[in-house]
Amino acid sequence: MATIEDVAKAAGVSASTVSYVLSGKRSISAPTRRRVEQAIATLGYRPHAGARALASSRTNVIGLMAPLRSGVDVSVVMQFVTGVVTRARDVDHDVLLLTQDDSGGLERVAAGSMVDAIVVMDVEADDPRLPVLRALRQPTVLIGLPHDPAGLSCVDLDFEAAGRLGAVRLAQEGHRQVALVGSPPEVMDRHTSYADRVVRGFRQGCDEHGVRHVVVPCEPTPDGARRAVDAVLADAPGTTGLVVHNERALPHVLAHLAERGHDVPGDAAVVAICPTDVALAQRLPLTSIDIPGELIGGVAVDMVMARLGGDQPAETRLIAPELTARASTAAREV
Amino acid sequence: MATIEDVAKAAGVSASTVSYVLSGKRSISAPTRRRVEQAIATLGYRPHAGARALASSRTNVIGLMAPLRSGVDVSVVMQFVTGVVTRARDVDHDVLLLTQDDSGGLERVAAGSMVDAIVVMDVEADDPRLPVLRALRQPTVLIGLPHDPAGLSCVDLDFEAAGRLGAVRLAQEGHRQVALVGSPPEVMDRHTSYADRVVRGFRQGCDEHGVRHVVVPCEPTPDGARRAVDAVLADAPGTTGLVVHNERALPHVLAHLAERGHDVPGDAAVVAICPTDVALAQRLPLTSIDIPGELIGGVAVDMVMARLGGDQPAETRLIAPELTARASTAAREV
DNA sequence: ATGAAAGCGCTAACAT
DNA sequence: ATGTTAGCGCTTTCAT
Repeated sequence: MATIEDVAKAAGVSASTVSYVLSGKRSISAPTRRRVEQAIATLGYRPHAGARALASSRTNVIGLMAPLRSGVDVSVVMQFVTGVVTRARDVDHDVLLLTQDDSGGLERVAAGSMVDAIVVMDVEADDPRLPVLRALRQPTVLIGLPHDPAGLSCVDLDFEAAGRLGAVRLAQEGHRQVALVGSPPEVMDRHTSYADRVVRGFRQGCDEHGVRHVVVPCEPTPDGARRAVDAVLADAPGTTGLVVHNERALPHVLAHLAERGHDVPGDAAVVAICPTDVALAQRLPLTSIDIPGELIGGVAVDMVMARLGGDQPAETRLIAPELTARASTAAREV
Repeated sequence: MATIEDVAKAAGVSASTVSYVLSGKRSISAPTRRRVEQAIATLGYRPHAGARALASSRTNVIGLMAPLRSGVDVSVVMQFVTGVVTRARDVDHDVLLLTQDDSGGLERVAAGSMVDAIVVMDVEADDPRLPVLRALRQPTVLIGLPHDPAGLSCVDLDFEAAGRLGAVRLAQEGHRQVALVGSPPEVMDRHTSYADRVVRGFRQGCDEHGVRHVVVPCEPTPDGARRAVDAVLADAPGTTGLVVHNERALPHVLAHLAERGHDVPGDAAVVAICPTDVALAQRLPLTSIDIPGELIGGVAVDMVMARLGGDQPAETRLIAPELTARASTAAREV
């Protein structure tokens, strides 16, 4: 492998000049720059990442903790991951992937100076990783919103507003009894940030509009969906509207409604909180509130880079939800 | 951050002794080892990854190029990724995530010495990355099987055998006219390694058993599945058995069969080639040939690590497919 | 506008 | 069994 010294020699300059050509941190005369670039090209020179990190304390790598816990939909996770990786490349960074949800991994990559910054997904209300993250010298962004985000930057869809929006929409369309078919029980039990927030927003929206409601968690399986739908119909027989926040259960919920003879949207309106492509891949195109994973992943990178640059304070950004009406809802005749 | 020098001082030894305690590359007396470990613990010392990489030419990072592109089922991809990351951690490595459309990514991380080894997923028959990979000094393992794997190690499910196995099973159960509902058209068109091989094996299996057959690609949408099923039933009305190799289309294929009044397995038997959890998450548990993604990902890491150690030659490993009979097939009455 | 030189923190000969 | 020392390949003062 060619080193910076080889390049310098070939271009008839010093190593530091090559370094400055590469970094742009000082002005270089046009002819010099040209010779250096020429030399770099012909030698196929690439700076050694480790040497660079050692000398500059910058790795140009972002750590991404994407735990693949049970109950979370991997395809949704991947949209966030894609957003992070894509935006990271835009700002000349690579991504180191951590999938274990232990704080050991965080400390290893952070204290070992493997990464410049860290993005953490799948945050819980009282996430045990928070104290660890607060202690790191690398800036951190959470995708999600814990109880106490003090000192940490956060970004996410405003899931509370999304839950409320779903409820309010159903209320406005004339439904008086609705249900939230939510995340799998284990996700709820962990108090995964987004699950908690959707429930809270949904309840508030219903209460504000005097709409009766029930909330049921839902296993992402055919049987789980059957049980959830049956539970709703048993506990609250007058239910005519559903907010479903569970990508994998969605097809089964729809299938079971059909099986029980409930027409959508005639007998039961459905508002899905899910990525748009999921809403469009169902048996009928669903009215939905998009989860813009790629966007959010990209914003997470922007935020973390901003904090890397200056000494910006931590900040929380919640993306406003947007509802797109499709074939699974319709104004109710009175 | 504490350095190795700090630790050495605290333990009353030289830096190299600390290094050797950490690496185990020479024997250390029990008392010395204890003092060093004590110092490491109290100082919270972590070796600087860059410094280590610079001095040792080892990063303890594996590069993983994973597809985040259209047509591939991300949940299947994630199983492979999980296998890679999990096994990598077992052998004390981290994973740097590269995406397919990051064309220069391989050269960047390889020439920049960011990774010790590379695992590449979603390989095409004539993958344009092959020449690049052959030129790298880091060992590489492909998950998939290109036309000409010369010089590169490969590991994958034996998809050709899987395609054949599906066909043969249907033949043995008495079907005389069968169909393969395959990968999405764009995956076929790219000649993605696994798609090609399934088709080839399926055809061979049918031919060997004198079974008539058709092959249709299938968009992973409700409409796509409808079109695929309709095409099969139009072109080959006597079709009674289906091999489906398309995770996302699977539920829609089953739904459309039901809609057209075809009972499974009575009127149409279905053998799915997909991860077992996908086969079990359908409306009825499917007879399936498992795609053991985690296993294969782990094996990929083992292979690449083996090549890192010694100077093993490149090798190709194909995992034999196994069919598990469930509710979607049944011996045919004659 | 460019060069010289001092590290960055570690590993691995080479000593003893 | 342990210490000494020469780099690994960069970045970045400090000079000029």
